[in-house]
Amino acid sequence: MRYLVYPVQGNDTSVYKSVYLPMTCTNVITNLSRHISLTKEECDLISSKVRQVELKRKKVIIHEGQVAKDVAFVLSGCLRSYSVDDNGFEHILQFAPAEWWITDMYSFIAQQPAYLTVEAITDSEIALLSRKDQLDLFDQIPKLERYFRILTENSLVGTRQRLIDNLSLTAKQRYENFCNLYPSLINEIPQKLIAEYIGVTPEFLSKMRTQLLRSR
Amino acid sequence: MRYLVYPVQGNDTSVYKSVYLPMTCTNVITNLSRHISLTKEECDLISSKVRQVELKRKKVIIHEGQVAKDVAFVLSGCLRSYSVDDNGFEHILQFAPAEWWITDMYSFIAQQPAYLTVEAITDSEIALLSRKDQLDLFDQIPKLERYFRILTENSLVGTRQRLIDNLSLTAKQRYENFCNLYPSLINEIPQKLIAEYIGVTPEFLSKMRTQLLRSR
DNA sequence: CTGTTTTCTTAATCTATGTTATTGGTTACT
DNA sequence: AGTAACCAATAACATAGATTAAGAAAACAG
Repeated sequence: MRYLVYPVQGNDTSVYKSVYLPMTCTNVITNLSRHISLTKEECDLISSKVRQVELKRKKVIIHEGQVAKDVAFVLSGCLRSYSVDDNGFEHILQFAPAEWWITDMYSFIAQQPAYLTVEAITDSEIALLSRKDQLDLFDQIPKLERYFRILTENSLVGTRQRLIDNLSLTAKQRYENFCNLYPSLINEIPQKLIAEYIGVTPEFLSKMRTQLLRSR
Repeated sequence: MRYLVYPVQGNDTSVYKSVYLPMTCTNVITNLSRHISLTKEECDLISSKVRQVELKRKKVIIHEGQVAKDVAFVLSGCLRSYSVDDNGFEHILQFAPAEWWITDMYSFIAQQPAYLTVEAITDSEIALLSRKDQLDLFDQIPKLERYFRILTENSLVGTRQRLIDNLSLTAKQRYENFCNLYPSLINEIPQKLIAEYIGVTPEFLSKMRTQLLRSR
């Protein structure tokens, strides 16, 4: 399975929760505990640094051109990161359903202006951790650094793999990749956004889908 | 200038040196000194860890599937990193003319099996630094860590920008981008490789080039 | 609940890029 | 030097995917 490049993001175990259902929020600690063992004190310390926030649909948390102060963990709902090209077209780099992390990784790490915008696709609840608090936590809980280091490495590999895929795969294959990586999103977000992610027009995605349906 | 994303790699100052000319090798220390100030002792320490190697054309230094032990600094000649897709087509991720660094960044950092192959395009001279020696140097010369951290961040941004470019630009624009990023390579490496980099067939690149020539 | 906006589908047409094949020119091998 | 292997150019033809347009369905806001 070439596409499970985000092991610590729990995309294999999580089930997308529609915003129309009552939300049962996983919190950051529960997710972290699945990957590293934490004492009660460490959990409390992390909790004290994390700010829980409710986000309305279309609300932006990372703005292009500004430094990304925070990395966000999605408790419920779904966010996306994208860049806008010179013709005004948006290109989606990543989706983040429940239990995924999202930010402009470069901006967050280097504390340089972001190239990306990060925005809620649906009403969502997220947990925010600032770069400063993150670095403080690394000092006090060294094993956390490993967790985030792997997260960053996966982000690097994921981006690189998508570049290679865009150079070598057809639109249909890229759509299948999307379905494997984000199974929970297929029927939950506008197709328009899926088209933006795989790099085709919404019209062409619609055509592909009817072809895929008929061939079954 | 959106494309100068490798500031510490000196691509703006370096001139590609043909392998047919006598080689005047810049060494690693000279390059590092341009970005951070080093004492005599620190220079000697770094020199003691760096192994200078001559590479014949087509010689591979990082093998897909094996852990990338080293990061390479190109003294003369040119290398490339690429991945091979399921149909046997090669896709070039990066070129490294003189004064650029190259490796499978993910494999090198995470010490996991590489997805990429790194190979000499022309007879080259390179300087190799192992991951272990690099980490030792970080302990003894902390400012080196900053230098390599920025290198890694630029690799992240560069890959991401290429992904966005492949989603939003035409082949002609991507060729122009290549020319800006690697001006020294345009007439020095086979066009076939340039085509692989920008993601078109060699035939189509040839067609584009005659169009560009006629339009001037 | 209703009018407005957004999204999805379908179809006709168009275009950028791929494919295949041929030719001639370089470079490498012995 | 001679042959093999590779590389660039060109052209005719093929196709994946874009564009445009229009109507239907869904989602949203007041």
